[in-house]
Amino acid sequence: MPSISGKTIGRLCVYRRQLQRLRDEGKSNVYSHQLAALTGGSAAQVRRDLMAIGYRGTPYHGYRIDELSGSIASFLDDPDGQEVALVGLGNLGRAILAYFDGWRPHLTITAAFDVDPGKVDRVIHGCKCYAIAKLESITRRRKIAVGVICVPAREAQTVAEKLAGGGVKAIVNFAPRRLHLPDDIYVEDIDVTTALEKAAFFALEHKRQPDSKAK
Amino acid sequence: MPSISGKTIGRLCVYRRQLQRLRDEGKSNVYSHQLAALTGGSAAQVRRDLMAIGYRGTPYHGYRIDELSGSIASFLDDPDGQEVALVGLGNLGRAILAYFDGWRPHLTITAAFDVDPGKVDRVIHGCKCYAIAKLESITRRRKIAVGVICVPAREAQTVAEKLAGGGVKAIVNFAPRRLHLPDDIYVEDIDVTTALEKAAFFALEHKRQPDSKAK
DNA sequence: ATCTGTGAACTCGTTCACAGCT
DNA sequence: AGCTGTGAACGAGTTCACAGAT
Repeated sequence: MPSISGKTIGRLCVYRRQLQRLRDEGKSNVYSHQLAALTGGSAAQVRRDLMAIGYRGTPYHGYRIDELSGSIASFLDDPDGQEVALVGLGNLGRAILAYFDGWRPHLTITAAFDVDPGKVDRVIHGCKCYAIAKLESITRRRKIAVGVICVPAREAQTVAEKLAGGGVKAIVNFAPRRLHLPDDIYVEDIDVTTALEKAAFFALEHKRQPDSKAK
Repeated sequence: MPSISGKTIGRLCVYRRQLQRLRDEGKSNVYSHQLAALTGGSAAQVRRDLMAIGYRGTPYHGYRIDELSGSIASFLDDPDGQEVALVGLGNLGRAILAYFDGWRPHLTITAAFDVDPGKVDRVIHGCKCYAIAKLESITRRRKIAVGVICVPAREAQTVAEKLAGGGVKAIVNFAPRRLHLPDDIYVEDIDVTTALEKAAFFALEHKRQPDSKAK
């Protein structure tokens, strides 16, 4: 296990989701090229990624879906389960909460935080909401290691520091700001605005030169 | 302009946002290393990216913020403005709608679509909602080239095909499914689930080996 | 015949390092 | 002195292509 790349981790998550789907369809084994088609990669890529976690398929029969799922799970998941803290219950924060409500048991948003006194102490989409002042103490006491930031850009840095102060080790950041944190803390940025602007740019390219078959 | 990479496009969007912020603070020029610190890249990277769009700074004084903003804008934006169609008005779709309501004039979500008759023909977060049956005809008539997919995974492929059928050239896809489309259509995936699982994995790594200063 | 595992080649993106400008 | 512009070196990640397995 010579330190696997973040890109591979991301793809493993995607593979796993597709595997569960295949299993629901009653399939029991799968070839690398099938998994590739399902996830938008190449067959060689899939094989390399699976090699990285040490799971070996069998020639001619490919990979056993249940075994592979299990291998990925034991590689990615904490057997004790993991709790997640979400900060910022605006439209986006509540949508995320609803999205993950009743999610897999091993990864659950179990604490939400907001400044709005109208939200504090209520239960929203199955998740108890606390005052932001309690962020550090609660994450620390419950050993929460994963945080999600859904606050406005202005407050993102402050919140990030509080999360770090509470012992959180990885953050999903929806705010359009680069977070400045100790570099042993992992940050995954989700920048919706940039995604939309990028898409708009490529649509515009199309209009500018109506030829071209390139992607 | 030998076809600029998608990564550079993404960073240009980020630079622009930071430039606007600097301008609001009354600054008039900026150095590559400052922009780098603000956006989490390296100074050399910033210079390369700006080189790509042909804007040239001046040694010792760096880049003029207003000029550079203008250069990026004329590179990225359609002077006629661009309309965006959003499909799927669940929690996430509505949150996105709210998020972009009153956004920059040149890039606006002007049509939303859902199957739910209770939402059709209403105005939600400043955006008129139509039945999905009208998706193709409306996008085609209004020459909408950018779409956002916020429907459940099961329906994502069908919706994507309808968007493509209506002449949409670029799609932001929030559904956890790989879309299968003609490859002249640009797809930007935003996979919230994978992002959270990735973060959880890196938090877990931390717990597994409490040493290590690597990012 | 058709798959996997993997060294080797390659591609793309990033960083280095330095010439040139002010 | 302190910046930008850029050829050149570098590196991570991806694909090629084929040996080995069934």
